[in-house]
Amino acid sequence: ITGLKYISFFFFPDAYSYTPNVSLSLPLGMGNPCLANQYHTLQTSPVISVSSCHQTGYSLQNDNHAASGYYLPHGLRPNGAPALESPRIEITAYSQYPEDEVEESSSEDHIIKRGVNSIVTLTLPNADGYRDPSCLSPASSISSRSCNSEASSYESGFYNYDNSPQNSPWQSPCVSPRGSSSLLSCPHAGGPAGSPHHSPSTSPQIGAMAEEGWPAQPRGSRPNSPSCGGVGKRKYSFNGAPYRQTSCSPIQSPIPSPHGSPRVSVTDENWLANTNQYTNSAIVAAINALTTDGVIDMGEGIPIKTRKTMLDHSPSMSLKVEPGGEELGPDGELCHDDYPSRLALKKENYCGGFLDVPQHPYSWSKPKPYLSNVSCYSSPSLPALDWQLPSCSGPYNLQIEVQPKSHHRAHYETEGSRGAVKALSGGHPVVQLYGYMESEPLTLQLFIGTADDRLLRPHAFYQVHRITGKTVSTASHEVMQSNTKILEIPLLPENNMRAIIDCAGILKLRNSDIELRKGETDIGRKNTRVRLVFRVHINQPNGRTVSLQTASNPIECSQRSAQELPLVEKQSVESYPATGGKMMLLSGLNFLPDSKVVFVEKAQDGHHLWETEAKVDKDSVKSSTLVVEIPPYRNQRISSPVHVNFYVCNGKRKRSQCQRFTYLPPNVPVIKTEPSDEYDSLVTAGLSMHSKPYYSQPRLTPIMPVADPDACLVGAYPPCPPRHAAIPSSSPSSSPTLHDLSPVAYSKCLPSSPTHAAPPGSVVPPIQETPGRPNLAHPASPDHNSCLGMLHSQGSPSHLNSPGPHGYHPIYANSSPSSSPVSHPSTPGGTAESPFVQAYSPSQVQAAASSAQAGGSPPSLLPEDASPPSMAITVKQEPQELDQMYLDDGKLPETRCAHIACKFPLGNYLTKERHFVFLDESFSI
DNA sequence: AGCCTGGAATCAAAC
DNA sequence: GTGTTTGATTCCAGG
Repeated sequence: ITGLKYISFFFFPDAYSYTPNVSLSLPLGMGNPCLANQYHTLQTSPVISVSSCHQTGYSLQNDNHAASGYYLPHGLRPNGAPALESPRIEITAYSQYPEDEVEESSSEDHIIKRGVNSIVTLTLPNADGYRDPSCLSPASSISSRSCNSEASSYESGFYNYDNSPQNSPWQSPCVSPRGSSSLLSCPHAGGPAGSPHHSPSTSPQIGAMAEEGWPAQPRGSRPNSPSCGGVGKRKYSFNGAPYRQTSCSPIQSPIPSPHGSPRVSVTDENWLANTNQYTNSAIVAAINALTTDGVIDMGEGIPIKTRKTMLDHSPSMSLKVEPGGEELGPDGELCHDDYPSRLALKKENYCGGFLDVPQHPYSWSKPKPYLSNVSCYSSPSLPALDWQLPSCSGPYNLQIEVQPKSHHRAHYETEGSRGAVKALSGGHPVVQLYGYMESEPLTLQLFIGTADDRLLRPHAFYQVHRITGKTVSTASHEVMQSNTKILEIPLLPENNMRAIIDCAGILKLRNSDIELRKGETDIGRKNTRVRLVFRVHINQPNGRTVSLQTASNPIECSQRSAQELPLVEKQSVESYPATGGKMMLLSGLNFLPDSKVVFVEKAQDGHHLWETEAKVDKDSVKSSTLVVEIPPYRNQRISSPVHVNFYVCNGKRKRSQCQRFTYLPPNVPVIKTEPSDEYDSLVTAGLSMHSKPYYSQPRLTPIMPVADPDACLVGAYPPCPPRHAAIPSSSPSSSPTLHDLSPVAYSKCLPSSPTHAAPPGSVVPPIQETPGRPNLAHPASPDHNSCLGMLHSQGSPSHLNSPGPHGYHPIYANSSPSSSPVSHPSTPGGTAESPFVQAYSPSQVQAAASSAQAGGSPPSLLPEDASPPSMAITVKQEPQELDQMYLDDGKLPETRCAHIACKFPLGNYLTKERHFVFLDESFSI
């Protein structure tokens, strides 16, 4: 979207979802604090205008009322606007850009035209896999930049939207509405982090792409890495159609130019500096959010990393049988014989679904013949892999019962398998779908996702690897979707819809191969953390499909990193009075006698406000534990909680990700014994606003003072408690962001994934923030793994998730004990994972919350909740009316926030949704 | 024989 | 511009 001055999105909700038409205009780039902060600034300051009639994200929501609101951006709640038939996006090119670079025009025509062009020129076959079979180089990754430049999926999406209404339901609504309150814009704008979205300005234009993009380059004959494509330009091909890179090398220059914004790996050091570069991504993200549907466009567009999933939608999706065939199998592969019959059916369904999708006139990938005969899947398409889906919806709740270990050495293609990902306990990760009472088996999909601060998306440098053998008890088979390999595992009713993931290994692709892909902007260096992403698609009687997704805690896949970097999995104290002095026990890995613990506080702009080295009890240092004395805060007279970070440092570049710590006003009692107490205390602390919100960012038009992010923290109980008796031991990590975060929807589904706190660019140390904090209450909890989640790459703090398209920004809040409301002793299963929290981070809000886990489910305060979970938490529960009352009264003074926080049960209040609602309401005043 | 691993040598990019 | 360090990849070897 290079050079966009205005981007107008018109969403037309599908018939099922009713959404009001909202419009909002927001300047992108520095001008928009939200965007700038969260997404890194754009060089230019384009304005995105979105008129949306929102809608919807992924289908599921359509079925239930609550759902309808699910994808709506906060603030954009349905106001009665009539639903439109189809989405329409309008993009206005920014005049300031050179014409040649401005692909988009203000009018739809242009867009369409462009789309057409890309389509025309980009005739791509389906992506075979992550790399060209004949050439190891990654088969295209679509990267963010591509969105702009090469007929990115985004663009395609726009285009398609206009043309394919039917797809709309899938799209994410998060677009910011034009004209509407600016407040909303932030969140929306922020979005997607999905991958690639960086530069709106990316350079390579579509036109260029058309011309150069798909040259018939001979495939590389071999998988040797980088060389395959020749100098500088590596080709990647989909189905054997390699194309060269356009003038802009995929690896963009780090310079934040509007023209291409490469994803630069971000390290602690450089994160801030690069912040601006990513702003574009915000735009892209926004677009991305809008283009969820993608069925068609994906197929048509150029393989963009962001749109890898595009193939998903495309009829061309191919199921791969295994072993290995990197190539898309011929038709026959679609349904394997060896796959369980039930599964086979499922497969067919999928196929059917694809078939059901009207072919886009321009689609470049044509349905394979064999597909034509299959029909079963009612859903028109499945959500792209980079879409953010909830972990629960209605009665369904997809949870990771047993989290994978925080380290798993991935294997290269040149090596043999390094086995399946294991659980901390020595077993294997376990995933279970709760609330599904049908007798028909389902298919659980697994792919390797990112663990950085941006939105969850398929990881370009890692692929799931199917493990077979006598030690593997779980059936599985591979399917290629776009460039992402997906492992499909049966979820059988007889197994209580529970699957033991002992068949999934992780394959590392050479960085050089991937980075040379056209459009790939991510860099592989130090981008070694991944998450296992699980999805399940449940067909509903009405023909709709509910898609759920949950992601594991981060997994460090680098041999070296795993051996050398200190990892803080748990901390015994989450918050303490500013006086400090208390000893805090850190548990984790790779601690050394000379390890240092550094507390740091950064301002919103990233500069250091305070940094001090804490005293480490060297005598007690062990490889897995470290005792440190909490240093006194620089200001002993703080009136509200102050969030800082600390990290363990084993050397210059060997530092752990940042852990959160909260200094409380001296007079604030520290409660930690009971969950409820902790909760209150935490909440209180969190709610109080501080002058310097950790993660918060200014809003465009703040009506109220920026609340402390913490104030907005949302607690996190699993939104959807397991219907089954079993309580997940692990924290659910669901994708951080949902397509649509309507309060309602959220209330129902709390994201469980660890998230991080701040948006990149935000005050929070760019460094890594620990996603999931260890919950002391649950020592065994795997949560800590989340710490690994941070990636340095991409300029964003590691594991921080970038704000969702809607501006939601998940935050890792886990477990800090103190803060922790998180810790829930009551949680059964010692592995409670993590509480994590998602907060709305539209820019200003910080979030910090911890989540709860739990075992129980929080009481559902929202009326919408069709199925209120039973509350097993020991948090004091207030009348639900209270919740509503506050939300409705439109007043949201900080004090009130604090009050509410104290009153409400963690599970309910400390949820992303809640938080969101608050903001929404308050800002609406 | 092949799969898993753990280690470590070798390369190459960053510093 | 060069030496050092760090991270990525490839090899080896043993279970």
